[in-house]
Amino acid sequence: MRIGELARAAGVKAETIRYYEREGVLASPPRTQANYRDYGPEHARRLNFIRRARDLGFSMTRIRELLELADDRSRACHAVDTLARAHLGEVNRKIADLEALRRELRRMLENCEQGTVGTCLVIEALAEGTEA
Amino acid sequence: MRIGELARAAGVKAETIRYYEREGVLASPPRTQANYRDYGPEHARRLNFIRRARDLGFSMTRIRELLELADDRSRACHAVDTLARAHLGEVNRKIADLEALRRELRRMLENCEQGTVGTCLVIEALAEGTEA
DNA sequence: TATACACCTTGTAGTCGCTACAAGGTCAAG
DNA sequence: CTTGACCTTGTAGCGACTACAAGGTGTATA
Repeated sequence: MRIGELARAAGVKAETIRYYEREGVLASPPRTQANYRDYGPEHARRLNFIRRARDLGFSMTRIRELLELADDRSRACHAVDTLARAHLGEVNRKIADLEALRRELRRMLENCEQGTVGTCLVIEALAEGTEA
Repeated sequence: MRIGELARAAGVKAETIRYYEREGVLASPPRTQANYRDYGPEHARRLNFIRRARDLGFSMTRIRELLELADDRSRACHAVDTLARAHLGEVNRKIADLEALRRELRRMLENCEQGTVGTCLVIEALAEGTEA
């Protein structure tokens, strides 16, 4: 299986696959006579894992850790759970931040909706330090 | 007022201020004899505006637009409102994405909480394509 | 006066996770 | 024999900073 085919199968670009190889999260496959990368099903599985973790927002660093744990079948589960839980915490924080931000944006916009011309209240809200 | 003082006042690093100047969102201040940047209160106000907009998640490009509108006191309000509203839309989308992601992470972790050893269900959830 | 130290200057490179592009090699079909 | 799709490598760009190097300035103290 060549890189383009694998890319289509996984829904990523060929460049991304090469990037994962450079980054050391995807093993270098054997090469054909023409020096083309030649992937097998285990590469596809690995790439799938990486993509799913990325889609869930795990960083490359975290994914490296997850892969290490995943490869050590014996004593993985607890450590994996810890990583995933830490990540969930980060996601929760991000959501909370964005919700606070949304409240503020809405407050700003409510004021502006009253049709005030001339001096724009949104601009003023930005200029003054209305405490984030 | 020198760059360090302004930085402390605004809660950013001096490098960030120089970056804003390079990017053209903060005007180049006059220089002292020693070639130090010499800021006045209007710079502080401008920097405040930028920081507040950044904290609200506006991109530098958006901020450039906001500043242009803010500087044209006459016909700003409607355009500003539109920008802010578009931004609110983006924030809403981000929150929805993160919430979907959180649901998935939680589902993964619930399975793992049952104390399964050996074959970790979190790893399996990542390996299989449990439909994001 | 010397010197130590905090502060300033410029320019360059690194961060993250790709993405884009250039310049060239390979292979099958028409 | 040429076209076109695919592959190769290497390098540079994105956004919003951040870090660092190498050097100049200003002030307080020994």
